[in-house]
Amino acid sequence: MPNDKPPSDLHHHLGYWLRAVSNAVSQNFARQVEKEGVTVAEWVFLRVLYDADRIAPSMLAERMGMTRGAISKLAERLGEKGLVEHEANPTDRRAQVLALTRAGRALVPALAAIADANDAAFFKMLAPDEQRALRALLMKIVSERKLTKAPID
Amino acid sequence: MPNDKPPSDLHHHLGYWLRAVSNAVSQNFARQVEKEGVTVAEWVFLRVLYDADRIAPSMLAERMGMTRGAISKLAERLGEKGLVEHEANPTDRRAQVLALTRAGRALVPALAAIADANDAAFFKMLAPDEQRALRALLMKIVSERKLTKAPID
DNA sequence: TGAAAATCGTTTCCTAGTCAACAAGTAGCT
DNA sequence: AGCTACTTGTTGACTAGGAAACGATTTTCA
Repeated sequence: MPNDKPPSDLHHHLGYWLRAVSNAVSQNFARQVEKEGVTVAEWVFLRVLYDADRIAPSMLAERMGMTRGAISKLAERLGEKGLVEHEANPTDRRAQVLALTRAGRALVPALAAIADANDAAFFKMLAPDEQRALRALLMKIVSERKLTKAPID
Repeated sequence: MPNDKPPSDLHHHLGYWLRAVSNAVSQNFARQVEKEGVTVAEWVFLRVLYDADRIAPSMLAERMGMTRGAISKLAERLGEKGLVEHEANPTDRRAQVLALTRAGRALVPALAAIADANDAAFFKMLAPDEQRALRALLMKIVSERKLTKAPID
């Protein structure tokens, strides 16, 4: 016989398209929040902290799906920007407690508005029922795979 | 009035779930191809080159949605692994031509098989019609947004 | 033809993350 | 109590990629 069948094409994979769209939306969002002087990771950090009020870095790492090392550096950057502050944990002298500063807390709603606008603009070519369908499919994967990166209510 | 409405939740955004799932599938795939000694970007590089046969780095950069600088470094890494080779372009002495070595060409089908298996395994909780629906939604976004990262036939 | 502009690939510097080693501290066992 | 295990956050080494500057070319066009 002449040859094996050709290797499957890149864009036959769902993961390929997922990555393409995901990268595009993240890049888009990154450009938007950059105007407020924060990165996407920093936005997630601030938003989680906004709800948590006071939280240990290790817990935050788990919720964000990042390593403790990364959280440590993120927290330092946000500290320099005056958005986040460390406190010592009185009952466990290894531990730290992170909390938003007043400025950090004030910034979150503005960033949330940007996130809302970005999401709406990016997916506006999908009809409402298509958006619901996409969300349902993604969440089905998330729950099945137990991707418990962030609080899922 | 007491207070503004609370900022919208992270997971109210489609982009958030997209990123979560996309990261998970890419990480999964990265672990798989790591066994063959290549990264995800290297796989895409090799796969595009497999079809293109001979291609300029700048063209590859455009197709992969990466900068020329990144392609330059990728090509060097793959060269050291003996999978890719440079040639000078005889008609334009600035330009280069990239091509797979025999070993590089031989590796692609194995990587494609891994990609197939990974994709199938990752999305197996979705019924065939759900997979088609997801693909259709993603491609609708891609075509509407003109995300022409890779050849879309 | 010859000067200016554009293009090509590379390189340098920077950012953001992982991983693994680490010191400091706590918890568990006996 | 005291020794061992683990945990906590930080750090250093490393990786991958983007942005911009670069030298070497080629193209454009007056």
